[in-house]
Amino acid sequence: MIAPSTYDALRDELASRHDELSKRLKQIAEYALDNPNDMALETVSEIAERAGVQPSSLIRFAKAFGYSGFSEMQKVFRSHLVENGSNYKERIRSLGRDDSCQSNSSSVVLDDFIDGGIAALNNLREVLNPEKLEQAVEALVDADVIYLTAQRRSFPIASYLSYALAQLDKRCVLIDGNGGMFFEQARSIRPGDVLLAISFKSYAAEVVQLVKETKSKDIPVVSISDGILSPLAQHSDVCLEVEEVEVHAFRSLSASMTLALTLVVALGRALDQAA
Amino acid sequence: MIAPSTYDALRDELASRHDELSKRLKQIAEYALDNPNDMALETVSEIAERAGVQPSSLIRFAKAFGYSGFSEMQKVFRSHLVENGSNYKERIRSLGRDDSCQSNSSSVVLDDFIDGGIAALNNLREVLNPEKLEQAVEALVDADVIYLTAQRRSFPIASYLSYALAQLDKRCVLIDGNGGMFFEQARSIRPGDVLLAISFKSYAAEVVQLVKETKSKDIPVVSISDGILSPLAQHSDVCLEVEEVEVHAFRSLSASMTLALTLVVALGRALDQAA
DNA sequence: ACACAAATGGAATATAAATTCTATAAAAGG
DNA sequence: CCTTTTATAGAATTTATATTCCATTTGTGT
Repeated sequence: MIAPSTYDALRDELASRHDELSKRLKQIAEYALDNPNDMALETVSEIAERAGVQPSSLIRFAKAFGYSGFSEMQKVFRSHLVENGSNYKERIRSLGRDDSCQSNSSSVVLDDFIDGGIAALNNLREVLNPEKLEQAVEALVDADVIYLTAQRRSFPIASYLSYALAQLDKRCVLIDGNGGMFFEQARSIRPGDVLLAISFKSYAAEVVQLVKETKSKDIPVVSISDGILSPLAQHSDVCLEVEEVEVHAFRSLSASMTLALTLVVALGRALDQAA
Repeated sequence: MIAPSTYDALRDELASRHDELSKRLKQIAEYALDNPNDMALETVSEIAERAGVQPSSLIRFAKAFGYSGFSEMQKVFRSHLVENGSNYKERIRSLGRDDSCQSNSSSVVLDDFIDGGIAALNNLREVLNPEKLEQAVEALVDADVIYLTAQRRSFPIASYLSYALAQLDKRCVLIDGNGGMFFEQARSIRPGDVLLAISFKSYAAEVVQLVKETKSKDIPVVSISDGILSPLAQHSDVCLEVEEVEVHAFRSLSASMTLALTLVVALGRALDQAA
């Protein structure tokens, strides 16, 4: 039995042998994969307690993977802690330095998007008006059926909403334009329903038109869009504004997705209270 | 005398009091600033030897800065090692916990999701292996057609990928199970193509099955999932791991979406270079 | 349902590490 | 140059931690 000497090798071993492990050992393997930092820094008894096992199990665990004892295995986790940290710092350094175009490594791209996503989320916190959110929830609580519509880049948000609303046992119809039947799908909307439309510039023509038509029938429209000047905002009862950050010519969806999620959870609570 | 409780505070203290220190303590201060990792991970006697001093000097050193002993000072160095954003687990735990119902205002819900989303993004930065990202990009660059598959909560990610890949003029097929034709849609996949599968626990059975089948045909599989123990990871050539935060019983998609976006942009660059 | 093997919990033990103590050495002050 | 104070080295001690061992439980095959 030869013990893995690198963190990655150990992870692979943990995964590939996971099935053949006994109950406790499985439990430890899962804890180790979830909390590598604990494995690196904490003492045997502390880890044992957190993972809900006996200290001796940790030693048996280490031995099952070929180490002479827990301490030897811990070294592997520790080495990773050091390597990883320096990687990260180097990336940060290179990010600040050469913002020209040398940074073509994908991991630098990742850093950019992560920073962008964080910025977008912070921005969301600042600009979103809590009253509007409440208004949107109120409108949706009373809806008989929620009609969802979005196209292109925004479509995944509507798609997610359709999944999440179903979880809440809230009836909804996703107008996805499948089979070229965008307006046909929307035709069954009627008083008592609510349209929830999502679109960002450049605004999908079908969505804008549907919003206008629905509004003119006096059916409530809630929208998620990118500012008060959006054609959706003009014709909606409530418009929740999100500003997504653009990085490398692609726009993130973090903020919009988070808003969608919030809307769903807030709606879920409101529904619970109503019942 | 009050002991610095953060790494940065300690560094400042070491620097500012450097002049007034005795010979040995100076020596140790310099070693500590040069080798913070050693200070965090090694034992007193090991550090003593490397720094060329006596073990007892290290204890005096720690006490000179207000700590009860060396171990207490070491905690500060250790926390720095981990603190690259990973109070993650704890922050998330605290978010999930206060479902007491006190926080019934929607804006509190929003704040929780924003915090959760930010934490998930920071975590993504730490745990994503850059090499795996490169591998994934390489596999996708060479693909004739990219087949995308995901179900339920993950579906919006595949949906977004299908939109974004089309923008890159990369051919792709979205296996969405529309019309109950999940496996029928997948039938046309063949050597030269690549399957990109996305699923989180509890893993959609169809997606898992499709991944297995595809792999057994020797067609490359790239997956996005939630850890090395995922059935997707087991049967993929490359698995990109994302840990999503669960707040209020709903899981955010910020990190997964950001990863998807990164993959697309990195792929776009790779395609440009190839041409 | 029984016997056998494997796994587990928890106390007991061994090991290693941190800390204290004291004799000695270096520095400071007169 | 001697005395007093402070710092240091190294051994001794204490404390913390890892590891072993064995009785008990859990699982498995007949």
